[in-house]
Amino acid sequence: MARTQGSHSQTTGPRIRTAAETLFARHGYAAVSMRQIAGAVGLQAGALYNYTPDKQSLLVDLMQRHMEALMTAWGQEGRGETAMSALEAFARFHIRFNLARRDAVFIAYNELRSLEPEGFARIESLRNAYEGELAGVLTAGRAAGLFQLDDPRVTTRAVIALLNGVLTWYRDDGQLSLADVEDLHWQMVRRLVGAEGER
Amino acid sequence: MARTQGSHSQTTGPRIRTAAETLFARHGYAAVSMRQIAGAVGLQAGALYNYTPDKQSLLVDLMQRHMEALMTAWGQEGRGETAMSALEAFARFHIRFNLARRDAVFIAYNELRSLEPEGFARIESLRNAYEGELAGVLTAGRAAGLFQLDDPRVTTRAVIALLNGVLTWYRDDGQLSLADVEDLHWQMVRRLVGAEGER
DNA sequence: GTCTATAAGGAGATAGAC
DNA sequence: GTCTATCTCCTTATAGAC
Repeated sequence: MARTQGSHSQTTGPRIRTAAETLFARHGYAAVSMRQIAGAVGLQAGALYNYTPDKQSLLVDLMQRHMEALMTAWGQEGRGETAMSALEAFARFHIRFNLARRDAVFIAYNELRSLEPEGFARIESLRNAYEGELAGVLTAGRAAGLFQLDDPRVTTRAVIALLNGVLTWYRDDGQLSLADVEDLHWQMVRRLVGAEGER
Repeated sequence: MARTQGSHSQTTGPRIRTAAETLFARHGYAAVSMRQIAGAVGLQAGALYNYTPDKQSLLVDLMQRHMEALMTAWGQEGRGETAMSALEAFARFHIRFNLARRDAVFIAYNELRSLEPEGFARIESLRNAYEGELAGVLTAGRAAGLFQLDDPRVTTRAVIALLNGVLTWYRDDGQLSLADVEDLHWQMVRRLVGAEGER
């Protein structure tokens, strides 16, 4: 256990990102100073610039990592065979994945306005790709006669808004378990898209 | 038309609020300076303090006015006689009212974290009162056998999240009219709460 | 890689002239 | 009511010692 001081470059980077994520989510990007982030990690502000060229890059980095992790995880999710099972998989996946990373999700939705144009474009295209996954499921389900929905694009956004609602109130120590919340929301999504009888 | 310069106290206050609302919604409370707000109104920063004791009070004032206007407007809305018509009234009212005041809504949802404890408590109780209106409709509808919903509190939040989703993407110059959006969302809400046959 | 020190500028808020 | 000027403090980011 030598070397408890000095270089920690393998762990300092992640620790900075974690601290920044927590602080940005709680207080907002603009309200958090580099000194605060450094303090949370036990550094002086200047040392942060060994890990990020500037504050804005730190934000973009957090958002991009989150969106890419989301896409990757969804890519590895078993989809089932019908649009119905794919929709259930999406609903449950979205709740589970996002509840486990609430700070990142919160930032991804609330700090888009803090991004400069290049970063904004990058993050938005990742989000559109993710929404496109759900849109594909809904369109296929409608074509197969499984869903009765009026407008696939509006419904896509409605489903995501509905599922994201969970993030604003769910508490790990509350009355409802994660499984309860998944079940309740899957039922609501199922009804919302007009998938009545089945399953 | 004398007096184009000098005292404008009857209009300056509202103009400051409007400018602050626009800027807070676009850039976030923490990212907007008093100088920016003053500039948008054509004042120097010091003059703002004739209208607000400090920046925080300006934010609280905006949020409180918005929530009170929301409650008042809903109070004047015709409710209909059944839980079904009350739910439809709520859905359409919520979309219409909030789309007309997107900046205020955006602030009300995203700047809660910027409030100091007293302001937070005041705004949150107003929000709870509003959510309670919808919860009452859902509970009554379930008791009357009109709705098949599993958990009234979860469903309340889900409906509000679903309706709020509109605010993130609707454009006045888009393909869908306000009436289209109201109709689509009312249909989705209707299905979501398990109100199948009727209407 | 991290520190201290510092540059250069912007923040919220106040005082006092007009 | 608004202005100018200013106080005090904090901001991002950099330079150079260790």
